[in-house]
Amino acid sequence: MPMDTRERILDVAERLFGERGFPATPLRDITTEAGVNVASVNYHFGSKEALLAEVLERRLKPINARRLELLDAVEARAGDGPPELEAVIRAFLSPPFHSQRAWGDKGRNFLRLVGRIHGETNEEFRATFVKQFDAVLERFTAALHRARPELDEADLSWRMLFMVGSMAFTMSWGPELLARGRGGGRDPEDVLESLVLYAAAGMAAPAPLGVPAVATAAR
Amino acid sequence: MPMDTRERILDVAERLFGERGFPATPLRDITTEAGVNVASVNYHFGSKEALLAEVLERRLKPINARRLELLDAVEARAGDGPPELEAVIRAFLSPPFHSQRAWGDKGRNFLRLVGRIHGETNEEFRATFVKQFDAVLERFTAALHRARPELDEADLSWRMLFMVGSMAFTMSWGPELLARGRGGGRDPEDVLESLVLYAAAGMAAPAPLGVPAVATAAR
DNA sequence: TCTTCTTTCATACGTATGATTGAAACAGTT
DNA sequence: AACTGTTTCAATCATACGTATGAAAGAAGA
Repeated sequence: MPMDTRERILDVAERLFGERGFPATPLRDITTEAGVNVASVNYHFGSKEALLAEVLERRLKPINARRLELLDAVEARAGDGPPELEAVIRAFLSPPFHSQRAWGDKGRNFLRLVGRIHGETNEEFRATFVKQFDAVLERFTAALHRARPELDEADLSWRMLFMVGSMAFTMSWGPELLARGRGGGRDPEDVLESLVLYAAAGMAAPAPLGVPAVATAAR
Repeated sequence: MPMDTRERILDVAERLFGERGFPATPLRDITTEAGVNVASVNYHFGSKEALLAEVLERRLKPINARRLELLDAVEARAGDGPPELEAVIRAFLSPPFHSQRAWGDKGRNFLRLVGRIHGETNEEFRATFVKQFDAVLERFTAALHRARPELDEADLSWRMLFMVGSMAFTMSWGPELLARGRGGGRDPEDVLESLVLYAAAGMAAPAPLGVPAVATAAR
């Protein structure tokens, strides 16, 4: 089966990067498994890093687009009033879980990769990665701010961080949890549901006492 | 300043592993910066991987010990009744935040390293790493089970994963959030408090509907 | 068929890596 | 001082890596 070389490289790279991590995956392993020549990576992508960027972008772009789309719908539904907290959170969390039959053999590896990518690679690369994300975060932060006006910016930022952390961790360790027999027979849909409930409850938690906005600036 | 060679290697390794990641950090960079010979790593630790293991263990052991200690206290206080949810969570989350002036220059790098570790090492190594953690998770899962008996094992496992994810993410990205001006003037203590509240609320969320224990086994 | 552009390939390059070695320096004991 | 075990060192090894090269094969059009 010849198939498109580019695509095959991307698929294998996605899987191997997800399984072993980016720096720990030699190009040669990718090309061998894809049945193509070593040189083809540099021919088609330019460098190993550029390959990673492409792997990420291929999946991330539609995911983030979908997020914004869902958020649009939620906000439209809310009209002038505050959007529903749980709906906002679901708009953020569900696309990666649904993308590409998320926990199927393919998407699952991508999720692991995304879960990992947050900690990996050098500073500059992360910057590129975060950038795609930044616009999305901005919009969701604003939406959450309307949903929970009593929380200040800083608090919201932290809670977003908590939420993204749960998500990323679930993506990378979820499969392992399932494999170990823990985690019951949950499928992705169930897990997503749990995560949404958990995050929504967390977001709805009362603002921490004694830390009103700028109170700590004195320190 | 001569100082102990072992210790110096450990300190530098902790920082560089945290900054650049494990596979991306050459032994030579560590030894150069520590002002020791390349061979000393293999002499004192045996291998690069063994060095990483030592770096982790050095900090993780006291942290986990402290966790169990705090949990003991919480359970003792509860007597025969269920332990207080928030206290259990605090027992789990606070030690890493307090260890080694966590956000000081030293501890911060270790925390970043922990955040990364799951993406950068091979399967077998992670197993060793997770093992240290397993006993702790076991005990805390049990405690949470008593605190929230209406949640089944699987649900608790997932929520623990969510919580650990928030924690790990906060550790590795928190500093960046602060550096970027987001996140207000919070200090570690405030962040810990936010996280505890968030996690406690998440844990206290109602069990997901339509997913009662074994219900999904039919799939 | 000839020409041109794209893609694939085997192979090589230069370098960086983790590990090893054997000798030297050191420290403690007798 | 002489002996002994430990620690450090410069130098070396074999290998693995990302990337480059230049030739071959393929595809498309005239």
